Amino acid sequence: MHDPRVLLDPATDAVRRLARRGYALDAASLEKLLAQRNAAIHRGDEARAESKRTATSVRTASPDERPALVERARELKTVVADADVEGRALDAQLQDLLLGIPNLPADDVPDGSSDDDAELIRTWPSSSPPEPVTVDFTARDHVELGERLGILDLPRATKLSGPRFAVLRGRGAKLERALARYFLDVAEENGYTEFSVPTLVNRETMTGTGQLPKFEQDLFKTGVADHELFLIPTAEVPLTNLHARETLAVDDLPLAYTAHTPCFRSEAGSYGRDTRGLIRMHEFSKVELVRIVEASTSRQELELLVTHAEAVLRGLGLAYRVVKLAAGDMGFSAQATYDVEVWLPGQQRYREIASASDCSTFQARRAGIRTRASDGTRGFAATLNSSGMPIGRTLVALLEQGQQADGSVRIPPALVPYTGFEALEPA
RNA sequence: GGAAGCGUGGCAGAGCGGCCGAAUGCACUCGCCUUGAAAGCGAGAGCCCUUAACCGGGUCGGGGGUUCGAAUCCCUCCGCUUCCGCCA
Repeated sequence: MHDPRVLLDPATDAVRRLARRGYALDAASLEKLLAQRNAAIHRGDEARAESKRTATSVRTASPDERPALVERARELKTVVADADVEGRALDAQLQDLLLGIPNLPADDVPDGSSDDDAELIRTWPSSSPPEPVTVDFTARDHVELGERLGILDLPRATKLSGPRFAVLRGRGAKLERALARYFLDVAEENGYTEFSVPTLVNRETMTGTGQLPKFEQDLFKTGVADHELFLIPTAEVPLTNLHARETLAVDDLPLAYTAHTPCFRSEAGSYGRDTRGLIRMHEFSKVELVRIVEASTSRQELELLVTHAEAVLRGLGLAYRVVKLAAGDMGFSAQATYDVEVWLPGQQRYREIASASDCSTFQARRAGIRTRASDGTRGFAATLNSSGMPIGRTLVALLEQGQQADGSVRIPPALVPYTGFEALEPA
């Protein structure tokens, strides 16, 4: 959420910057609303001040003066009440407006609104398409591989829950567990503290990281009686909100947190896209990385964060590239985002596997994650998050990049200590 | 789910409906003292809103009510504790 005064400051250039991501800011109505709200608050405060003075004087007033004072106090009560009601209503309007405004794209973020507009940052290994994984036979995709290997059962998942769910079997299930453990271990080596967190969270928590109020249709929601809870779409939500409404000492920053959780996404509006395989699921498992940092360091922290995401792919020997997303293609809360895209031989193209975002102080303002410097200066933290990898999409890459002509799949050496096997063989 | 109790500043812990933003202790900051430190003495200090700033307002779990006036009385919600039931 934005500070309305900063947003309206001409130096911020908010209208132009928001237009870059396709959001039309009505600065005039915002300014008017803000002024009206402040006027109402001021009016209430003035009346309240007089009311307090009057009430105090009642006690010491002479019996003659007292009735007039009590009468005046009664009048003021309604003035205060009216101003409060108006101020609260206007403030609610202001909050609604502000909660719906996305973060300002950083100036170095490229123009555009699609993934075609992203800026290529680097490719690993440096050749592209990646030489080492360009197979000299017709590459199978992960669905065919997974079924032939007996580790993936999509029809039965559909029977249980519907489309966009997966069942992993045998070494497939074991591979999922191995990947999660490997990711968590790498995260720990990079300084992240592991958490186990709830995957059902309340409305306030979802609002803190920006999923609500605007994107409720993307979330699964539970409701028992009037007890409303949302299933997290990513562990970014609980991890970032751990420090909601807290003040953190700047000396304790940066905080680096990780968690392995299931993630739930309604995928509303993606009908017909990625219907095959494990790419786009209603439920998937992911290790997430979150950093809570001093605000002025957020961009350099993003550079660090994306290398942490890359680290696991390099460790697994999976070819990928990093792109900087265009202004109009970023998530609601981000001011800058790097996507990590892994090479999928089965599709002969790079597909998003991880997304590392710098949310500046945008989420921290919503969630109330404040900082205090040693000299007492107060401010808001910056929050960043990255996948540190999703298990399913990594499995896809592992199968497709690791496949051999005979349909078997090599397990990367780094993962063997976790799996206990070096290859997947057709059943 | 049933019963009882409790929610006050960073922590602990007082608080007759008005003199309470709130005693006291610890912790904290700045002085004095000291070669230095500790102790001692003195002063100060929370957070939020509004404001260019000053002023002003709010804040004793949240919300509502009674009253000229609420930390203090009433209602309600939330959270915590203990006991019972149920349960991974």
